Amino acid sequence: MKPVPLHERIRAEIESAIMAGRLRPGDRIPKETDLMAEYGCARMTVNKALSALAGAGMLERRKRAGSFVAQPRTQSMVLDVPDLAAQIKGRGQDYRWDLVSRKVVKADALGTPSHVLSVTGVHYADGLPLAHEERMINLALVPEIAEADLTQAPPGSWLIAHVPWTEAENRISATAAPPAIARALGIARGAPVLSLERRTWRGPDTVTRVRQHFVADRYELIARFGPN
Amino acid sequence: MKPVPLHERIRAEIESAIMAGRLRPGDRIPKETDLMAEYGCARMTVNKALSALAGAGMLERRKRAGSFVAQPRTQSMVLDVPDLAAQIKGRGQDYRWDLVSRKVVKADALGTPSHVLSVTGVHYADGLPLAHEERMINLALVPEIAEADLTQAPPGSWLIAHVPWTEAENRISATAAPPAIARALGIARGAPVLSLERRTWRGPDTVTRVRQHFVADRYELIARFGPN
DNA sequence: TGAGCAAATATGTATAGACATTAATTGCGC
DNA sequence: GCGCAATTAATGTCTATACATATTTGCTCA
Repeated sequence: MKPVPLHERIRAEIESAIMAGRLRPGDRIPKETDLMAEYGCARMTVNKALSALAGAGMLERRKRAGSFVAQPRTQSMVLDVPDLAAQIKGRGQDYRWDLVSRKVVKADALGTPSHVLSVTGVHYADGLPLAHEERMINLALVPEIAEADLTQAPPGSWLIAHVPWTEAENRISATAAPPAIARALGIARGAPVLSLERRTWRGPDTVTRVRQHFVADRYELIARFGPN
Repeated sequence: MKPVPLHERIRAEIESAIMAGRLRPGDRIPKETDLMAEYGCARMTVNKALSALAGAGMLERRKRAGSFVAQPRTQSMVLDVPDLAAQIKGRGQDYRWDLVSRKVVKADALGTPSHVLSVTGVHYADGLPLAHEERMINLALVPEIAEADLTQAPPGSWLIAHVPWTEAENRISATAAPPAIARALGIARGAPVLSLERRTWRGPDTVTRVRQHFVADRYELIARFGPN
């Protein structure tokens, strides 16, 4: 068997009481000294369990007042924006990346002259075009990518493994495929595509900006909330 | 001023080193006893900082081996799935809900006979159709909604305020508008729409399941990661 | 009545030490 | 050399205690 640490057991029992609705938002949970007596352990052990729950946003703790089940989670879901190559391979499909163009352009965004690597290509799953990608990469922040071989693997896979970022924004929309992209994906002009535009920053600087257009019926994004 | 706790300071310093790229994925960070000496504190204090980082997925810790900066596996973003009515009003636009149909149907999902409230309607922003919605609500779990007036406010707004859930899944895709929905939204048949299908559960039971179709160029979903 | 202050209380932070667990490393025997 | 067992170095858990800090409660006095 596996010995579950006590603090983990305490955490799990309270968490499941909240999940099952036995404890409702706003409810007060027993104070540390009570739980300490209930489980026959030291206060630090209970504290570790409750701190973890507070850190995960499930409890709100106020000195002198007690610990309460946290209020309305602003319906926020977790969207795993994956590395396409890894995701497709993970599904057991055959993945291929086709580099269409790669060039260095000079950009003068914000008055700071800098070089940008511009990459365009197509992602294939099981031989069928899945997504068209246009990406700009800030060479000032990521000079090493100039050396990377982008004919074999897409820049996203390289970036995810090599470059940290502090902030990211994704805009998800549906659009009618523009002619050039429709042609690259082998679909009708004006057919619906799922568009994902992502920008990532490190501090104040943009690291990369990518626009992906997915063939509508071959891809969906999934966002979840809850145990998993 | 506010005195920042020591464990928090340690956590922040390591976190920012990772964010700034001074520590890269796979790098080993000093062992607890070293940090303990560096900061002149007890090991539990260092441990608390490192445990928090591990809990947040920024470190991976292995006994006997040490603590390492985690490989960014999938980039998880936070998608705020909004209550449409609140979101549109929040943008200063005029919101209107048009109930198209409302009926109780008998469903025998999983062999458990139960009643389901089926609701269809259209969301308008500033007088223009924004989204078509079809929703099923489990009356066994949410009997009170049978009394609610769904001609004035959409069921989503009522549910968000009255019903807790433990788990939710959103599937986001682009589709060509089916004729009936195209007509309701006043767009061309086959025009692209952004489709959002959401199911929410309480424990093992489905609370509600909704399919929303957004007019492509009037709506986008935004998912973020980072300070904000 | 009400304003302000003091006490009580629950959580927050930190320590020093003990023992458990895990896995990399070393070294022994063959 | 090779395989396996013993060692050892790292994190994981837990205790008992101490003092800090925030906030509610209630008391006192104008």
